[in-house]
Amino acid sequence: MNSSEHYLEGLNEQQRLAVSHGEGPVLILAGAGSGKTRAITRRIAYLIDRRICDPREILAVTFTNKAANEMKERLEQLLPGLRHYPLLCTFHSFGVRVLREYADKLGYRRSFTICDTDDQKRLLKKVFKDLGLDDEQLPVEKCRAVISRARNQGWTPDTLPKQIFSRQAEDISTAFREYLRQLKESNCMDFDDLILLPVELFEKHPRIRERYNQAYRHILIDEYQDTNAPQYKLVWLLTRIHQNVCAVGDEDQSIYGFRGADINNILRFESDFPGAVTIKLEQNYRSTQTILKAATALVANNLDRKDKTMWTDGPQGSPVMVYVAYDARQEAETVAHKIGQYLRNGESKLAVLYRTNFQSRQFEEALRRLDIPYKLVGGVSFYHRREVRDALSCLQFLRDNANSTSLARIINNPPRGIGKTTLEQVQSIVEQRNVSMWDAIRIGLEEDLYPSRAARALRSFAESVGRARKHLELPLHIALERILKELGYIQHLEDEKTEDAENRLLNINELINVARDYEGREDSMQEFLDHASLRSEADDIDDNARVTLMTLHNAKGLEFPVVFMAGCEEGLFPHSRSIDENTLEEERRLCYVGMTRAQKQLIMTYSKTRRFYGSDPGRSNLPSRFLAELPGDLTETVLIDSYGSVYGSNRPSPVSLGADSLFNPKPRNASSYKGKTYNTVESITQALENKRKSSPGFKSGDEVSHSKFGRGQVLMVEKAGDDLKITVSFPGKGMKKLLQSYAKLKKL
DNA sequence: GAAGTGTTAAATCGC
DNA sequence: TTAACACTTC
Repeated sequence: MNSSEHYLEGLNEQQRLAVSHGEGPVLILAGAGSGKTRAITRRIAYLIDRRICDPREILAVTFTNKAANEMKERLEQLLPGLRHYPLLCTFHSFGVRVLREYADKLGYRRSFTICDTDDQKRLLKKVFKDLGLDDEQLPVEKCRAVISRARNQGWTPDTLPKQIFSRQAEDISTAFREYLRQLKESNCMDFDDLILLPVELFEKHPRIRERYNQAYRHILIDEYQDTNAPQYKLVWLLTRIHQNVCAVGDEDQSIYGFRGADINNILRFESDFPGAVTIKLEQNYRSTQTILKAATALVANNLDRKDKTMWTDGPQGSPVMVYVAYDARQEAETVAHKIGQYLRNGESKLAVLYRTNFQSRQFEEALRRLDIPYKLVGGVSFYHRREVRDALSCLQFLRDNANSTSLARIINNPPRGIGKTTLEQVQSIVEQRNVSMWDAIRIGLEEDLYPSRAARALRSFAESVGRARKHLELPLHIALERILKELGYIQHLEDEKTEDAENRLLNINELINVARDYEGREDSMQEFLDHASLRSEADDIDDNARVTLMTLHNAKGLEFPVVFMAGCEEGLFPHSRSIDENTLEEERRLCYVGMTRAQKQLIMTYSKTRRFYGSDPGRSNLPSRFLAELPGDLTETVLIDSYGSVYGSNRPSPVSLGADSLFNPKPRNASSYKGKTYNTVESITQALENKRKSSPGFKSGDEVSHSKFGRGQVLMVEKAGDDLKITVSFPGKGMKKLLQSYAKLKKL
């Protein structure tokens, strides 16, 4: 092969060491912007080019499939004409790969379906129903999170109650057990299974483990700081006959603790893999000195970290800007306006980063008003849309009839006369005979167990399924289209003739287009479905977009000349739940990650008030403590001019340093009444008058009785548009807001 | 059983 | 604010 070793070109001494280290465990502690992904890619090139191993003996685990694809492209450039490639994928994809081969050893069929979080919730909801659990006392989402966390800790339904101290421990444990049972029964695996089951497989079947040990003689793991306990265990099992493991990570960038990532995996690498060589990459090639210093000063407030000093010999750069806006809308307007300026000045790439997805809307609207094209990452993604999931469920059910979850989703969608009563009858056969839902339908039809009308509907559906199944042999995209036609899904959408239905049809077409790309693969449908399930939001990142909107988490590993970090407010960032849960250090690392995405200019914004759920009065908040942790000489604070001055103008972004607007959350001349803001005394009088007029029947303090919730007490009566909103507290049921509910509400 | 209407809950981050 | 669900009516 070529001996020019150009994969060593342009590297500094430390990087060169990391790339050309031979066999044995290596830990590369690589700070932000130090070129760690570049180092790992070049190391792979080195291993191949020096014939230290065959390309096919290398397993490189990346954080997203997109990162894996990019790594493959880089390898193609570094080693042109390479005949074989390493296995480059995520932990989850690797798990699927193993399980598609060996699932039968664990009592699954190899055609198993991957359940995402939505599917999990749906299944858990059903479990609650079956067990008679009340989701008012135990929210399904909370239960799901607890179960997932428990599994990653290695707890079982039996040991769980001993581990957590909660009144609901028993209920959670029961739901946990039933959830696992039903999941496996429908031959489904959730995301946790994709890691836990390979671990179980390797532990129960040493021969299989050995096979993998021999097959992958070099293992490289990027973003090691974000691996969790089962993933660590998987790595451990994969390295039992050799210790050729190269972990690359940065403990300051560990931001996935909430899904079990354990920062200790990286902190104790050296003791886990004796003889490990540690190489630090401390030179930053990305950001200006100012940005790097500010970010470093921030993260230095964390106690739980290794000592690592990042430095750069890049330019000084301009100060970190801090914009203070009056409300979220103004914050977004200002950011959009600034983005417009940067674009006009020829800036190539900008990003707006925020803590939570719901913040994106304001920025979308503001950018649209200025006709600035942008790319949104995450949110309600294509693969989570209802019609796309319906279509995928059709495929999943047709290829595996035992998949009752998918069947339940499509059986009466489009409506085909199989309603609640009929489904209850099916369900009772499921329980009596202990068979799958599909079998229950067939058995019931054969033995004439259904009333004639239900039987007719079920038979027609079953026949339709039989015909649809024949299409499975066709090329994937044709199969998909014919199946959806056969099951009446497309016809149903066409009949609706609404704009919404048209959009859904377009999405179906788009899905068919995606399917076309999978044509000709060995098991194209399987790969297509796996792709849909394992796709990550970060995969949607479009490198060509000039303006990108995304969460801080999705920004991991990326860089932009100009970065806006929005919503730097106490309660939002750091998030209130993080403050409660004592995971403040992780929030600070997230802030560090966000700041170090910026190459030339970093702008952090903060809004003094913010609304939640639309109509609630804007809550005023304090600036994020992270802003206070930035060295004052590196930042410059800008207060946005009085409300309204930015709108519709092409003037440069307003800059005015009037302190009064900082701590006065209301526009001038405004007064407030019951948390609502009114601009004049007259409007308050009017509001009070309206209230008096419109609440003839009820006033606060009244004892009332509601047809559904029983006895209660009126807390507040207010006008909502033309209606009345009555807030009543019901003992044991909490507070209810009732709109137009007089008929159900009686004065006592 | 389906279509239409009313009510409520919701939103941290994500494979 | 919106989307899911629950309930009502035909």
